[in-house]
Amino acid sequence: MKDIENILSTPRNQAEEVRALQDTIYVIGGKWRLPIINSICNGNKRFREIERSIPGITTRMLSRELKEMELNKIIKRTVYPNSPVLVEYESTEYCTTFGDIILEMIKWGIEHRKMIAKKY
Amino acid sequence: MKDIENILSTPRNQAEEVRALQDTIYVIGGKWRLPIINSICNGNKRFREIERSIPGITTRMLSRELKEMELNKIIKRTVYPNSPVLVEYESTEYCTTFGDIILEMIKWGIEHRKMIAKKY
DNA sequence: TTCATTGGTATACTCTGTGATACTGATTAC
DNA sequence: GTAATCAGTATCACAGAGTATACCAATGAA
Repeated sequence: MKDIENILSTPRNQAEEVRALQDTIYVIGGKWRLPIINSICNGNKRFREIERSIPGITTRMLSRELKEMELNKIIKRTVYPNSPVLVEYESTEYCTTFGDIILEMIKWGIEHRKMIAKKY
Repeated sequence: MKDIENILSTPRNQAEEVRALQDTIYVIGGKWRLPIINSICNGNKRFREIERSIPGITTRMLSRELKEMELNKIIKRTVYPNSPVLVEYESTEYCTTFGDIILEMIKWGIEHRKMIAKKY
């Protein structure tokens, strides 16, 4: 039972919204992308440094995600061929576009924890 | 090689941020939570209505997620025992706290699509 | 009469994201 | 001489997220 307004205006925007939402989820999906982006944006450059900054992540997952994010130009990887080799990860402009999402998610997480703490 | 500032100030906030971020990811993880929340917040109340509003979702996934989200008080489920039975899903206050996150993700998705479109 | 709709459940399957553990070769610290 | 650090790679294995398909009983529409 859809009326005309419904058909002409609302659904179109809704459809676009879901699509956009699903696109975003696809790009930043998984447990690790956003924490890694956040870590690098916070100035962590070295592999082990990033690893230590994210509780629970394994070497393997970090390695995999970094590789894919480099391919997708989300981050930049630079090798300085000293010995021992020095590797640095940096955020790109593209990377910074996730800033607002991450910020909102951090805000939510902090509020959520406060709520839980208050309850018990 | 950590200096004193590093140990005393920055890492503490960073640690809280990652934790908050990871908490949030845990709660809204997966492909379907946010699209479902968004759909319900947009006024979709009936099961099939929600199902149709989210491209790609299956009956089973929707059913599972709705059940769990009801347990977690993210949504409210009401049964009107007419015949045939009528079921309605509604957002709760808790549900609306995800609003800003969803908004930012929609914004990102739309921008992203524009970028891609421009490129090719 | 037949079909579609509603709100799901049942069953069986895939698959991949994630985890655990171990290892590398070079270098520096103790 | 031993341990630790660096930046990863290699294997193996698993749970559970997600997919596909069919089905139910009741109702209303064509």
